[in-house]
Amino acid sequence: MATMTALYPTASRTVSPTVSAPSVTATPRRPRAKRGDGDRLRDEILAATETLLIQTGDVDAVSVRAVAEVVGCTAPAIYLHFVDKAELLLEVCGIRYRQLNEFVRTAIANITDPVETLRASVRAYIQFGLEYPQHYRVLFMQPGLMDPALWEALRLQGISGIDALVDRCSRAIATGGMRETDPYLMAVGLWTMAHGLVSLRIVKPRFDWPDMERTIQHAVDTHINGLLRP
Amino acid sequence: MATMTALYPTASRTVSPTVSAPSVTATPRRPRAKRGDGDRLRDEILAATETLLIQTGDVDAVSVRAVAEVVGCTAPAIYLHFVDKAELLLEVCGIRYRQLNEFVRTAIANITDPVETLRASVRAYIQFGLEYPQHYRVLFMQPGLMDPALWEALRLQGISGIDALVDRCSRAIATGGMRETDPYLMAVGLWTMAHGLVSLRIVKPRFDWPDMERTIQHAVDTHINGLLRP
DNA sequence: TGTACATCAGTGAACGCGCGTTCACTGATGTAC
DNA sequence: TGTACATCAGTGAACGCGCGTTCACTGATGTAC
Repeated sequence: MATMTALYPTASRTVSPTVSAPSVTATPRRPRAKRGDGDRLRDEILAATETLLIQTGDVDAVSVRAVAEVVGCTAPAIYLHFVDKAELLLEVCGIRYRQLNEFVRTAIANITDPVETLRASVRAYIQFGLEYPQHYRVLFMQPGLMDPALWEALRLQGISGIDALVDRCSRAIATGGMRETDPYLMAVGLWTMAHGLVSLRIVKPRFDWPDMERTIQHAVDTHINGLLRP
Repeated sequence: MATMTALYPTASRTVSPTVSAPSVTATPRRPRAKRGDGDRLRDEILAATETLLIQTGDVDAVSVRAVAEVVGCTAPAIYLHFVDKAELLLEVCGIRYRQLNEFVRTAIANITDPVETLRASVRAYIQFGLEYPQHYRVLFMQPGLMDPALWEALRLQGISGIDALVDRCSRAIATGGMRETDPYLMAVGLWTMAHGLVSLRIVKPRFDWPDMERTIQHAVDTHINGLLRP
């Protein structure tokens, strides 16, 4: 696997010195939490996992040991706060998923026109994906994670992005200006289009991309144009 | 990692009995190749890697040892034919990449109308991706592999898909019926759209997808409609 | 026609590594008497 | 106000595992004399 990673130097598997161990001789230990502050380490673990995810850009590179090193505790200490590694990663990504939905909601808050709402929400989705590529990757570019347990849990919390998008599509259809009349099919189409741009950009950074703002605009506008009645 | 895999049972890490070891007691050994037949094992290794890639659906699950077991030889024997694991995987995926381009070429062979050529080529790309999801994943959904060495090598061989697509876009623009006049931007838009559908379908199989033929048609037609002058 | 010998196509055992996780423990902290 | 004690928040060492890769070897196969 070392060879595979070396093939294409996206990220180092070792933790950067600035984060892990400023001292050369020994890893600095964080002070033990006070009696009631048991949850403080939990938060620090979540933050460290987040940091590692961003730094390495690869879930597989985030090991329990690496997280522990960043936090400044030992690996077993993590198991005092999470039943296993999967729960830890799920928690980290769930946080970011909620943030994605919130980001889109905020972006369209002041828009009234249904078609423009659609356009803005897709643009916001793409923007968020490109801003947090590592989280986007965990959420939407890897099998397993977020599927299907957490996904369902988030849907029940009423913050599922696709449900909200279907809703927005329905409103756009109601204006009478759209070719397609099935809001679900329309939502899936918009989602896959946005996902294609984000994910391909993330996975092929060395591809000769045109200016990104122009690329996003062309992709989104072309799709929206195609949805509108001629 | 075992826990992570168990979270979402896409594929078993162990080789299915029908392929690996029909006998209960011992792994059957393939007969040693004759003097001049040294390359026979090479082909068998490539085929076995392909098989494992499809069975497990995960490059990381394809270990040198697993390949050896399927072939019926020992792990070190693989190093007689490939310098390392990366070269082996690169070879396997390169074969499939050439096949993808060939598949698209064949699909549009008898079409004369430039816009319909565009439509058909994108549809063929999506179709291929959904038919060989594991290879598509290796080629376009994982960082590192195919980047940038092999990609460049294939481009030089004149079989790069994006180059051909840009060419087809130019022809479509030449008809005078398109809104966009930059063939490269247009090609990237079409590619990302197709990629979005294929990759999201692969990575989220449990999502409540509409009928796939209908989904493909809607996505492709919407995009093409959006490209055409109103 | 027989035999010594180079070579080809592998094998078997082992290397060091990092992984997730478990288990027995420790030492500071707060609390009850 | 002092002290025994339960508990909380961890530690340190070790487990078994699978990985990519290396190295010394072996035994069948073809060839030269």
